[in-house]
Amino acid sequence: MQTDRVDRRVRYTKALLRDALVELMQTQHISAISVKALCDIADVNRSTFYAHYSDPYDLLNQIEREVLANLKRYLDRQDFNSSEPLSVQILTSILDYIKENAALSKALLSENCDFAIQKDIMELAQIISEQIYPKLDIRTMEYIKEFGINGCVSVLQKWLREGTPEPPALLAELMIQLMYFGMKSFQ
Amino acid sequence: MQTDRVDRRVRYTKALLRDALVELMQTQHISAISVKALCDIADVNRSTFYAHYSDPYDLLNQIEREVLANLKRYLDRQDFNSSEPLSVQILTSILDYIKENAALSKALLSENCDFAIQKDIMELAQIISEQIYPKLDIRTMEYIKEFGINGCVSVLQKWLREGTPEPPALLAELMIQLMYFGMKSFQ
DNA sequence: ATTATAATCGACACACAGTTGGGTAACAAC
DNA sequence: GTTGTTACCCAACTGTGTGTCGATTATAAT
Repeated sequence: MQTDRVDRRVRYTKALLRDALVELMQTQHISAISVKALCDIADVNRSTFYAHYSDPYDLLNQIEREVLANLKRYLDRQDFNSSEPLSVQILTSILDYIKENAALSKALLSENCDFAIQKDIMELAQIISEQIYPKLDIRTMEYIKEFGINGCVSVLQKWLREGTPEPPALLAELMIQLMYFGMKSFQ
Repeated sequence: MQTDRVDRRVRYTKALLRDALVELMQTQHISAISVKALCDIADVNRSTFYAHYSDPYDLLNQIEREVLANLKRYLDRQDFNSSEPLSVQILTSILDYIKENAALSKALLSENCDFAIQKDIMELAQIISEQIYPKLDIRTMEYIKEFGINGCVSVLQKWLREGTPEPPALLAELMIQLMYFGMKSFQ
């Protein structure tokens, strides 16, 4: 590994700005966050912000890609012996990761986020659902995906909003049951 | 009915502003919508806006309350012979209404909306779910509600986004099946 | 036709957005 | 340690939206 490492000052400044954005996004929508507010919290000069990012969306974008890469690396380290495409086991791993990065996850999964990682999740779900329902009408499958993913995401949002009170494994089971077997299975 | 009717000019101006907001909210989040943009589209003087509303959120709020009142009146006109608390029949009626007010519904249900009627829907769901699951752990029930409502809302969003291609009754059945019996019931 | 008032217009101070040029200090490399 | 580089800060400037106000014009109600 050569020294393609960026200047320590740059890394520090970017980390400050990332933290500031995550902090602000706990309470505000990305479109309502000003460059000034960001720089005030990060204690960074406004010119410095523009030296690295074009606007807060740009910053958010970079954070998002970074997080996805991290999650991917994290999941690669686990090895799953699953028959199901989306097992309680895998989901629990993901929830572990989310819990460990709660503030960040909250920001990226909340309705305060625009591009919402949810687009990326959708692609993932595409692969999964094709395995489960090879012979279902396309339109219906799209709706099923939409329903399942957004249902799960909003369960996650609630969980994060309230400080992840339940253990990840419990929530994973609940989500799987809801997705696969519906409300009535709880009666 | 006395003449507690407001000045025709006022009604006209407010209608223009409501339409402008709905139009902008097809593509932008409420927090990104400026008073100027609103007035440009409505072709109304900016001072006039402030004469009626404190900010775009205020306008959105008033629209929301109005729509809920209309929906309520609409549903009262139908009479349902339902055993289920949320039947395909009732849901179809609601979807009919939504389809008839597509642009408006799209604005209010989308992620571009902040207070999201979804809070009101949650209260409604509270009543329904208490009837179905009288003896379920509170926490679990909260998650079930969250899952079902947001799953359904996102199905609606997709439906509206794509121009309500399916007939309301079909979508109503799909949603009920997903909520009550889950993905596996489609296999 | 008269009166009341809604809407417009122009102007104001203020705040945030982007951009620029110059000075300072921290960095990497040798 | 010295040196060349560059990230950061600071101050200034233009542009654009905000919220308010008083004067003027247009229009609804009677």
